[in-house]
Amino acid sequence: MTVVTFWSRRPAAKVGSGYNDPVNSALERPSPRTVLASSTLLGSLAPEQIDALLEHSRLAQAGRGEVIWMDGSEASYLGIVGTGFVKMVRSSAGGQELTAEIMGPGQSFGLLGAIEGTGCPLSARAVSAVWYLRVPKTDFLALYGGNLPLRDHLIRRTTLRLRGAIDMMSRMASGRVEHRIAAVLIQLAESYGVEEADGAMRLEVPLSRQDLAELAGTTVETTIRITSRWTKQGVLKAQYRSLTIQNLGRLLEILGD
Amino acid sequence: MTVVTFWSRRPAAKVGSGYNDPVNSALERPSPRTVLASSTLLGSLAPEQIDALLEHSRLAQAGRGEVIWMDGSEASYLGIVGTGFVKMVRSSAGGQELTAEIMGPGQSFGLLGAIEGTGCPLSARAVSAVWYLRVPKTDFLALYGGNLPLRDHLIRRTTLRLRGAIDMMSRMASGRVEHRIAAVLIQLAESYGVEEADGAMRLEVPLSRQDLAELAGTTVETTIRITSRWTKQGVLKAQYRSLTIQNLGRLLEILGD
DNA sequence: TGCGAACCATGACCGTCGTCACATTCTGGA
DNA sequence: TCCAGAATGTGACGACGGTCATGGTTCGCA
Repeated sequence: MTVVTFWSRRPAAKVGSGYNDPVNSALERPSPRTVLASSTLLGSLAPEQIDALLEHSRLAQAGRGEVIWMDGSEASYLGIVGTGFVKMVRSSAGGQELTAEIMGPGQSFGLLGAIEGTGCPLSARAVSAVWYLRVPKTDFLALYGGNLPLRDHLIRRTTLRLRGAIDMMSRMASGRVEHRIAAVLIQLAESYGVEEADGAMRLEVPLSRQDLAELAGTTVETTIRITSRWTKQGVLKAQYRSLTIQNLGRLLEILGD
Repeated sequence: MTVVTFWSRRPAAKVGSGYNDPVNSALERPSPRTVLASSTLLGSLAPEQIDALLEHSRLAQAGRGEVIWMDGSEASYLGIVGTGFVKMVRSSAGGQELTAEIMGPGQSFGLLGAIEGTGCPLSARAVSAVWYLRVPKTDFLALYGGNLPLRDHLIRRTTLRLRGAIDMMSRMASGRVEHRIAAVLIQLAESYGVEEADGAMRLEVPLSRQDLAELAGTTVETTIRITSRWTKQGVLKAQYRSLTIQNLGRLLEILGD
């Protein structure tokens, strides 16, 4: 699971529709079938069901920072990430943004909105350049109606998300920003950490300090202060839009106080 | 729904096992059948299913502050509130407590733990003197397995809870304690507000300032300061373990900033 | 290679709110 | 009726962290 939950205090970053031209993106376009097969939710369907879904599904792309859909709006499809990363954002009154989850390859987004008729409660925004598959709601619902295992999978998934949200909140319970950032980093490491040669954990999500701040519910400045301090202490290697955890144990200590 | 979500900063209040003798409680003991019939989750089952559930279900009571079960522990039953109120609490490292939900008459608690094998992620604690029905997990699961409408109901309920949790978090997004308390009060009013003769909204949950603080994720002192100020301004009538909202519009204004 | 924009970094200032300390009011039970 | 303990209230103080201001660094693109 990838429930990395919290809020932010800053006005929304400007929408990047095209400011990082996706056409020239270095990422290769995956095939729709590959994306669907890699999906944790739909990857294990029967071949004929996959074919049925693929018929109306279309691959799409988004550049870094680009909005895939706004919250409240009635998206007619759900998305499955092929390559890159998408963040699910809740913008509240006052222009603040709350990043609720970060979805990586193989993960699907927009499910809540798809199952109920209602619009998705979260906006989707690309963290990096993204290729994703648009699966029409109607096709998905047709499949979902008569598919008990899929239903059960979904119940489990939703309860896990709820549990994760509660869990994260409790870890965020301390008002200390330092704790919250530590909690976010640990969560990210669990989901997207890749072991380096020297034993460090690199996060394969290209997060800026601003992104991290939105996840931890604080400001860029404070986030920078803390990550810089940790870098000096050898806990973290904070580079340009990139984070590597060098001392996970220390982060856990900080959490426990 | 009753998702009133947040955290606290204070060590757990002392466990009140019996300090408010439940035997002498003014509340009358309801009949198990009444409780089950009033349940939003199970109230609409077929008569024979109700009978089956009642066979092994037992009524239980808890005094104000008493712990019904600890989180993590393997509860063998789920609870349905008959009279009184129960809060679902997550205690995190450092002795802080996070009140995630407040459940009133007709609402069930411990579902997440019942459906998956795992223990419930939240502790249950009585806010006031409570009568509740203990429905054995095994009986519930037997019913649940072959009951599609129940399953669907549960999916909807869980997605609603998730949605509510996200919603609450975004309303809490502002760091201002004042906003958080306003958000909590509004949420409580939606669920448990009763219209008074003079148009004010009395919360039928007997919450102390400490309880309110745990819901808003702050300290008693700050909570008292704010509620006192609001009382002077005529927004709120804050009495002993009792809250009445006199100017809901003003609270909404505070939320919107 | 150079330019502009985003990103990272650091310092100063100050409001909010947590902490401690103590006074006052309310309540339930003996 | 009285009393202990809980609940409410208020003040002082200081730290955490948000805000503003300013400058250095990295990246993408021409």
